[in-house]
Formats: sequence, C-alpha cells, structure tokens
Amino acid sequence: MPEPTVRVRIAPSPTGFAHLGTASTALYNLLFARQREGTFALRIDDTDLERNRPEYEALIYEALRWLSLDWDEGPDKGGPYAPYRQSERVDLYRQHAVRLLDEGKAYKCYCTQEELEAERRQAQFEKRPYKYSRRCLTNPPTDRGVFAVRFKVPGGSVVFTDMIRGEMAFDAELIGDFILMKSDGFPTYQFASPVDDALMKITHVIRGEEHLSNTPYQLMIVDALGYERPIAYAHMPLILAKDGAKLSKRKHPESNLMLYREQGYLPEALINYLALLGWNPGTAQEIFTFEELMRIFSFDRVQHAGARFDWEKLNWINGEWIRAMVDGELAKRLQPFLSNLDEATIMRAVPALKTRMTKLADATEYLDYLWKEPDMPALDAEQASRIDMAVDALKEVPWEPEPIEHALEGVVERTGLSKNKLYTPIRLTLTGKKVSLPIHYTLALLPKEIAMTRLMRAVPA
RNA sequence: GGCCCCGUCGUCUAGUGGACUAGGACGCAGCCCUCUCAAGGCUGAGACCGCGGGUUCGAAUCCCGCCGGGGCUACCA
Repeated sequence: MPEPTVRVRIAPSPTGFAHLGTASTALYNLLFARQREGTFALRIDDTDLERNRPEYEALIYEALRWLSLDWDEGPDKGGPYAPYRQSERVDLYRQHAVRLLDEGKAYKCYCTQEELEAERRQAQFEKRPYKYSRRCLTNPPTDRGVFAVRFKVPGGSVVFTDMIRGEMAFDAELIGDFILMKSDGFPTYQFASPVDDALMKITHVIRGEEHLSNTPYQLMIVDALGYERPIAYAHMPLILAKDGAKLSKRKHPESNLMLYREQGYLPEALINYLALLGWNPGTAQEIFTFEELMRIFSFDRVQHAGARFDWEKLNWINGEWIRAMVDGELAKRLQPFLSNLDEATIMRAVPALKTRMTKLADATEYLDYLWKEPDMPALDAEQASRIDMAVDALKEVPWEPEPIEHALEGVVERTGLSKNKLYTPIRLTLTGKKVSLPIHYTLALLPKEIAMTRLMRAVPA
C-alpha cells in the first residue's frame, strides 16, 4: 500500500489572544507538511460557547500570517473537507453521536453538575480513583429531559505510535465514561477532534504534550466509529514559563503572540527561536531560516521534556537577525516604529542603529531626540566652552557623518582634549541623554540648523 | 489521589557503556577595541549529570527504588 499524502492540521480555539504555543505547533506541523509535500490545514475548534469570540479567530489569522505560517485549507480558504469551523459542523457530530447511541456505544446521561461533583467528592473522600458511576447507563432517571451523551468506554488497552516517544500504551480500564455531546448540543473537544481528524483524513497529529493523555480517549472514539486511525502522533514538548508551569494566557503575558510584533521581534527570529525550543539540529548552528529548518527538522531530535521560555536567548537571536539584515529591508521594518521619521532619515540611521538593537522598538530610544526637543542639560563653564569650540568647527562642515567626525577630531587634536570630554556635552545638549548613537551620527541625523541651534543654546552669549 | 511524560551549568541543549579532566549557545565576569551605548575579539567562572541502591573491569548513558517538576484526570480546549 502506498503511503498516503501527508495531511496535518492545527486546531486552535478562539478563546483569547493568539497563543505562542499555537505558533510553535503550527511551525512543526508546517515543517513536517512541507518536507513531505503534504497539506497543512487550519481548523477552528470553537465548541466552547462560553468563551469563543469571532474577533479572537481573526487574531489567530493575523498572528499566523505575520509569522508566514500559511495554511493550505481553512475557514477562510475553504478546501475539500469544508467547513473548517467546528461550530459549523455540529450536525456532523450529532449524527455521529446518534450512531453511537443506536449502536449502544454511547448513552444519554441526565446527571446534573452537582450530582457529578458529589460523586467526585465521594470518591476523593474514599481515596479511590474517580470514574463515572454509570448510573445513567444502568438505572437512568425517567423524569428528566435534559441530557448529555456519554461514551461507553470499552476498556482494554490503547496502543499507538508517537513519533517522538515511540510506542505508547494506556490502560483504558482507568478511564471513566466521558461526555461526547454537552447538554447545550455542542460536542466536547474529546469528541469533535477525533471525528474531524478522521473525516478530514488527517494522517499525522502533531500537537502539544498536554494532549498525550487525551490520545487514548480519542482513539477509542475513532475505533468505535470504525474510522481509520491517524498513522502517527507527535506530542511536542510544552513551552514553559519562567516559573516552570505551562504558558497560560491568564498568568503569562509572554504567551501573547502580538506582543512580539509590537515590541519589534522579527517573525524570522521568533520562528528561529521557537524551532530551537524543544528541538535541536545536533550541530552548533543556532541561526536558521525556515527553508533550512524545513530541510533538517526531524522528530527524532525533538526533546521529551518541556522547555522554559527565555527572553535573553530570543533577544540574542533577534539581534542576530537584525544585524544580518540588509539596510534597506531593516529600514522598511523600522518604519512602523518610527512613524515620526521619513524613510530617508531612517535609512541614514540604520548603519549606526543596526548593532545597537535587540528589537525594533529599541530604535525609538535612540532616535526620539529627532522629534522631541530635549531638556537643556546643566553644564558647567568648561563644558559650555567646549561646545563653543565644536560649534566653530562645525559651522562650515558639510552635514554628513564623515566630515562631521573629521571636524570634531580636528578639535580634539588642536586642543588635546579627550574625545570623551568634548563629545559628552554635545551628546547631552543634543539628546538630553548619556547614551546615543556615535556622535557624528547623532549630529548628522538632525537637520544642521536644529543641531546648531541646540548647541548654541548651551553657550552663554 | 490515579494515570502519563520528564529530570545534564541560571536557561536552551550535546551526549545512546570507555575518546567526558561532561562539549556548545544565551546570560554573567574580566580584558581588548572605543566619544557613550552596542557590536566584535580574547579569557574566565558556572553541572559531583535530581538522590540512593544495584549491573559492569568501567555508567550521565542499563536496571530498581525514592524525590522533584509538568501534563491529563471537566457537560475547557
């Protein structure tokens, strides 16, 4: 039998901002799909009526597009297995639930949340592992109308292949009957996900490790339905926060993908960093383009343990990408962060700026003196006189970094002053800051009249 | 509580019985360069390989126990 064409998917839930873990999972899926010349689908798992919002779905698209993690099939693009939004596939889940009901593989459950909670507490009190009592299977109440559909777990053992961990085996005797259809008529994740994966002919399920223990639940459903199981699974190590817990939307703001765009991380750099979190090439190389990753990525070099997210390393990788970027491209990417400046000015700043940024937003701190008048620094008489000398030397100089630098060096030579003594008061007067780009750039980026005015302001008449 | 996954410098990791005096990267420290800040170059500190038992001539690497962390155990996904 020939290997079927690879089909993979990601299935994010629109329950808040786009999550870093979604990007990570999308990356691994895409890498695998592209290297096997397969298809990458985006499915929106919006079965939680309480928490889903259409605007959150838009956020997911925006974030993935920003990272160039493009999908072949999805709610916005369509595809042979449309619709790709679970809320539009509810009839399908209902039909499958009815079939399971008819075949005696599922049953209606009329228990209330309170009753179930009581069962659970009782089990805990008696220190025995909790499993649903099957009350509604053996002795269903006759006076109730609202019900959920519960799967009758067949028991036995569930075995499957994980591309990272090898053969996995779970004892299904330990799994209690679980809900397929909620009483609001919507499916649970445990039900909708395997049904869709089967219907959409997903061949490899690549997702976060949090789903490892969910896999036997889903496989039992696939089996009960008589569908073909995916060829293999891959459960990727979780991205952990500084505190060692799984990155959560509520507790960890760094899980918000849009944050990275706002701060000026390059999509290439984020991808690069994400790839290295949990996977390594086995060589000393640290900087990778997507195409390189596509060539060398493999699941057998994926880590088994969760990886802690580290800003420092991301910053370094981002800096590497910034420094490697050609000036014109960098200027273009800088534009949104420097909306007060025109393209030509940004372009002139780039050579000096390049080695000083870890992220694009850093440019503001270096350049805001160009549109903001700094406060007059407190200078002593000596400093004022040095500025006076600089003004003299600069008067007739063409306003470009090179000639400015030579003019100032001339002053240094003639007076025997140190560069530090001469440049510091200039820097202070021009920018109001102790740190700036090299002094000749700091001067040249400012229109000459403004620069001279600011300098002369510091010199007592 | 039960089940599952995992445990090498602060962090990401290399390592699959001898080449390990445990390697690299980020970060950190020092020096060089230098007008500030970076970048760059060089040097350095930093891991008794979670702990305890085995197996073996020999273990970070194999086995067992314990401890620790994470995940799942929802009418969340």
